[in-house]
Amino acid sequence: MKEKLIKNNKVSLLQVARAAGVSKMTASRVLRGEGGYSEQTRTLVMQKVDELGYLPNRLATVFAGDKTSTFVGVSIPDLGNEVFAHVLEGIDRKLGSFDYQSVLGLTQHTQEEEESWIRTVLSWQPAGLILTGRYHSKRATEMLRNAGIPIVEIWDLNSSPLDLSVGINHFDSGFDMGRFLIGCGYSKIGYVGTSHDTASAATTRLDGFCKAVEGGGGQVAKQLCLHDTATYYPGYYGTEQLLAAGSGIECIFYQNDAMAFGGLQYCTAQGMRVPQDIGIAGWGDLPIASVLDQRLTSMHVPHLKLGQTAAEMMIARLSNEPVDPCKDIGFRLIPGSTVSHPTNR
Amino acid sequence: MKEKLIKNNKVSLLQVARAAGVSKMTASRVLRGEGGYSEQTRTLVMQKVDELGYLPNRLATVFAGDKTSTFVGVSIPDLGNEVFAHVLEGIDRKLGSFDYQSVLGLTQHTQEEEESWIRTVLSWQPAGLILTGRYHSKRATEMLRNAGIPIVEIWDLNSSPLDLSVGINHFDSGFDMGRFLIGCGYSKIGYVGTSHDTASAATTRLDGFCKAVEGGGGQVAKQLCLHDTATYYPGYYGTEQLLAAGSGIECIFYQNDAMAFGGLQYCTAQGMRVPQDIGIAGWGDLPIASVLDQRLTSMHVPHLKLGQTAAEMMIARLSNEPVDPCKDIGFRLIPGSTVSHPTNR
DNA sequence: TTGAAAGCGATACCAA
DNA sequence: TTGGTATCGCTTTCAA
Repeated sequence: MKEKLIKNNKVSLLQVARAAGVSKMTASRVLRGEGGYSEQTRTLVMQKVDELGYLPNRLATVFAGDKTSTFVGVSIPDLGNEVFAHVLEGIDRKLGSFDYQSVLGLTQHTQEEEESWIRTVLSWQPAGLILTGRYHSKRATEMLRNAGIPIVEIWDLNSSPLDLSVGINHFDSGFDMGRFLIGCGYSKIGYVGTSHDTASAATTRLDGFCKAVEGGGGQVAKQLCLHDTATYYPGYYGTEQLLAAGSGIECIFYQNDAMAFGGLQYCTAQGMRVPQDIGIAGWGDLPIASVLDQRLTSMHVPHLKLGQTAAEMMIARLSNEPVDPCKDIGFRLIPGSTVSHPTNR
Repeated sequence: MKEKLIKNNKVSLLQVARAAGVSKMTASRVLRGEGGYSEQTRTLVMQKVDELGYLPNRLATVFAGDKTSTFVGVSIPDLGNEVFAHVLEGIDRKLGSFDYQSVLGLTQHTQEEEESWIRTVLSWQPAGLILTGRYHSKRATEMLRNAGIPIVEIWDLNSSPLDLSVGINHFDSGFDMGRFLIGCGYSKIGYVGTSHDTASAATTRLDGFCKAVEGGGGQVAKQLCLHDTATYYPGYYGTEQLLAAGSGIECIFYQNDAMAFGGLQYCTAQGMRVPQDIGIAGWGDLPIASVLDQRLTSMHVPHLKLGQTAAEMMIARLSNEPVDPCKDIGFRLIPGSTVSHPTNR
C-alpha cells in the first residue's frame, strides 16, 4: 500500500485503516456494517474512527458505487405564500426521517429560474426531484426526461406526469367554489389574486371558477396584483382596487386565505358588514382561519399532507416499491359564514 | 485511450471528447472556459455537448479538485413559524443568485436533530453552513470546528461565534419591550409563547423581558405552550389559559405577531377592548400587521434582510473577502395602539 | 494548442 | 475473515 498524503487535513478512510492496522477494505466493511470481519476488528476500527473524528466523504461513495446521492431537489415558487411554506415543511420532514435532504430551489414563479435550477441540481446527482407545478420549459422537460431519476410533480395534479404526481385538481376546486357562490345567490363576483409570468395552479383555479360563475349566469371581475406575493397586504390593496373600479360587486373570491383576510380587513375598515354587505371567500384553509370570529368560507387543502405524500411517493420509488403515479389529495369546501347562504336570505 | 462503458446511461466528458475527436482534457478545458484551445476546437466541443445533452457531474469535479461543492447547509427550526420562513427565503434567494444551493435541515428545535443533520450534511462536503441559533450539542460543536468551512450562526447574535454571526440581541429586544410596557404604566404583565427542549432566542428574549419588567416593579405571568408552533391558534389558546389562571393581567406580550393576533382575537371575542381592557404586544412586525385596523405594538426585525445578510457573509468568506465576524442587524420598537400609552391615560 | 497519466476517497470484485 | 486492484468522472500536472 503506497503512502499517501491527504491534501486537505481531513481524515480519510485510509488513515483510519492504517491506525487500526487493517486495510481500507476492512475498515470500509466495518463502517458499512455489512459483516465479514471479526468483533475484535470492528471494535478496533470504530475506536479509531472515534479517536480521529472520521467523517465519511459521501461524494466518494456515490462516485464509487455509481449510486445517487441522498439529495432530493425541491422546487418551490416562494415562501412568503404560507401555502408553500407548509408544503415544503411536509416534504422536508418526511424526507429527513428517511435520511434524505432537500436541496431547495425558489423559482419565483418563472420557468427560467426553474430551468437553470434544474440544470444545476441535476449536476449534483440527486436521488430525485420534487417540482411544484406541471409547466416546465422545453429544455427543462428534456433534461428531466433524460435524468433517469424519480420526479414528483406536486400541487397541480397532472394526469400524465413526467413520472409521479400528487396534488389536487385546481380547476375543479375553483369550479366548485364558483358553483357554490352562484348557489348562494351571488352573480356579480370579484376575484383578487396575484399574477406571474408563468401559468400556475392559481390561474387554472381561476379558470374553473370563471367557468362555473359564467355558466351560472354570473360575471367575474378580476383584480390581479402583478408579481406580488399572495399574502395579506395584496389582498387588502387588491380589494380596494377592485371595489373602486367595480360596479356592485357582491362577493369576492381570493387566491388564498391570507389575501382573503386582507380583503376582509379592508371591507370592515370601510364599514361594510360581512356577509350582509359583501361576501368573502378564501382558499386553502390556512391557520389564521382558526382564530377569526367568523368561519371564513374557504377550501380546505391538506398542505402538510400533500408535502408528506410527495416525499413518500419519492421514497417508495427510490425503494423500488410500487407507486400509484397519480395521487389526488383532495379538497373540501368550507361553507363558512362570510358569505350569505340561501337559507339566510 | 481505453474504451470504457458508462454504467448508467449518462453522457460523460469522455463521450463528448471522443465525439469531438479530442482528448478529455481539451474538452474539460473548453467546458471550463479556461483557455488554451483554438476557437475551432471550442465550437466543435460545444456542439457535441449540445448534441449529446451532456450534463457535467459536479460530484466528480469536487472530488477531483478537492474543492468544496456549491452547497450551503441551512438549518431552520420550523417553517410553520412565519418568521423563519422569511429568513430562509432571504437566505436562499441570495445564495441562489450566486449559484449556491441551500440544503435544508428542519431541526424542530432540538439539538439532536441538528447534530444528526450536521453530520450528514458535512459528509457531502458543503461549501459552508448557516445555522439558526447559537446553541449546539458538544459533538456538533466539535464537528463544526473541525469542518474547516465557513459557518454563519444566525438569529441570536453571538459575540464569540464559531466563525461568523448575524442577528439581533434577543435579550435586549425583550428588555426594551419590557421597559416600554412598564413605561406605559402596566405592572401585571403576561407572556404567551411556545417552549421547546432547547434553549432558544425566544427564551433569551423572555429573560430580557422579565428582567426589565421585574426591575421596573412589575410581575410577569408566563404561559408557554409546549412543543407547539408559534402561530395563530397557540396564541389564542395560550391567552385563554393565561387569563383563566391569572389575576388581573393588564397586558400581554407574545412571542411573535402571529401569536399576538391570535390573542387579540381571543380578547375581542371575549368582549374585551384593546387597549382599554387589555394591552397586546407582539414581536417581529410580520406582514399580517399591515392589514389590522389597529397598529399592533411590536418589534420590527428585518427577517428577509437578516437572511440575505447571512448569505452575503457566507459568500464573502467563500470569496476570501474580509468579513466582519459579527453583524447586529438591529430591531426597532413599534409603539402601536394596542397598548395604552402614558399620554392617553 | 493538445494529450497522457496520476489521483481524489470510496466500493465492487476477486483472490487468498 | 482479510486484502489487492480496478474503477467511478473529472482535474491537476507535466510533457509534447
